[in-house]
Amino acid sequence: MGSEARTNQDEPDFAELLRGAKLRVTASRLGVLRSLARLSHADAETIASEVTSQLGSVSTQTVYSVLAAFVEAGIVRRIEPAGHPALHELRVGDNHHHIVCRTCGTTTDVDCVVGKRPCLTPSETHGYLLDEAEVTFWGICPGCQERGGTLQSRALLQGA
Amino acid sequence: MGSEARTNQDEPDFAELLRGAKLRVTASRLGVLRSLARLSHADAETIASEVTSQLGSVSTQTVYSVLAAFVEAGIVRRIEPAGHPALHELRVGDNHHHIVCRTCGTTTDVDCVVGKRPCLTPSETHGYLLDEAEVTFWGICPGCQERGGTLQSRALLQGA
DNA sequence: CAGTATTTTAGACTTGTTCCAATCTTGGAG
DNA sequence: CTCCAAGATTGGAACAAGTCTAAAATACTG
Ligand SMILES: [Mn+2]
Ligand SMILES: [Mn+2]
Ligand SMILES: [Zn+2]
Ligand SMILES: [Zn+2]
Repeated sequence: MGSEARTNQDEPDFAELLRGAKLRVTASRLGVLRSLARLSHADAETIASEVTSQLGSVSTQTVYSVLAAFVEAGIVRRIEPAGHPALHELRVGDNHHHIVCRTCGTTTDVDCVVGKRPCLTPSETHGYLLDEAEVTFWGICPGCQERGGTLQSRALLQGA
Repeated sequence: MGSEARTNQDEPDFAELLRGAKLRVTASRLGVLRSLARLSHADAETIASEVTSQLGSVSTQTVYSVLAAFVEAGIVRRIEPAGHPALHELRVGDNHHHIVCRTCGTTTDVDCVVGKRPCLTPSETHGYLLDEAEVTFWGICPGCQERGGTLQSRALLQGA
């Protein structure tokens, strides 16, 4: 033991993931990957502050460019639920779907029964060459249901 | 004939539609409705310029507030395909879906076999109370397929 | 047809994101 | 190791889409 290269048990080998994707290994990139492993469905700003708390600092622009590189390389998935900033996650390649809370925006994964895209085909493609069927379920999350039964909270809902 | 109230054959009675939705009848609102009848899936700016060409002028802000009122009243549907400004359409209440072109953004309706929301339910709701399953199909439209077969166009695709 | 509630408007502002050119870092060649 | 070119990071400006404001204009009610 002692002086051998320490492979941190806690986390998958992100450096290797990067190399595999032909991306240079940098502190910012490892930081973003570590953040994504903790936070599921995170927006750029949240990631930036998480990385900052790990490394001392990152610029927002770096986070944006790192995320763009990751999405391009296929190691991160980006979703853009209507009315929310883009969210990012490490879970790629399984074509899963999402449930988004109308009240608080919390986003939860739902497995896709099919598992590979496009998991659904419309009756009529209108000549399009389809590669993906993106499904977003909208509703109220358990937490918001509790707070949400009363008229009081309906007012709150409207106000916010 | 002659002096009786002229009900324009060409277009449905938008004034009536507005009154039915308890909304005041104004020139801007009629203009937006007329525009939406022509343009399917239009963004605020496109609508603004269409209304301007009809009435001489409208402010962008008016278009935004008119659209917000319409969506709130349920006479207009808004969709927000990832990476595009919000689109608006008159076709409401049938829970239809959309195909969006990855290259040019053209958006086409697809009928929903079920017709009322939520037309789909995930295997596991995670406690959410669901009211809608939004389905967006992504692919390449016929036009872009033509332009798109060659390497030349793959470069173009990457550039734009 | 007057009065009030609602709508329209210009303009400032916010949020999320991209572009830029200068500076720093990484991984590979020597 | 050490050096260097390709690639990554940065602050700052710029951008796109949309929201907020408070004042002026207009639509419906009585
Ligand atoms: Mn997910
Ligand atoms: Mn439609
Ligand atoms: Zn919620
Ligand atoms: Zn197209």
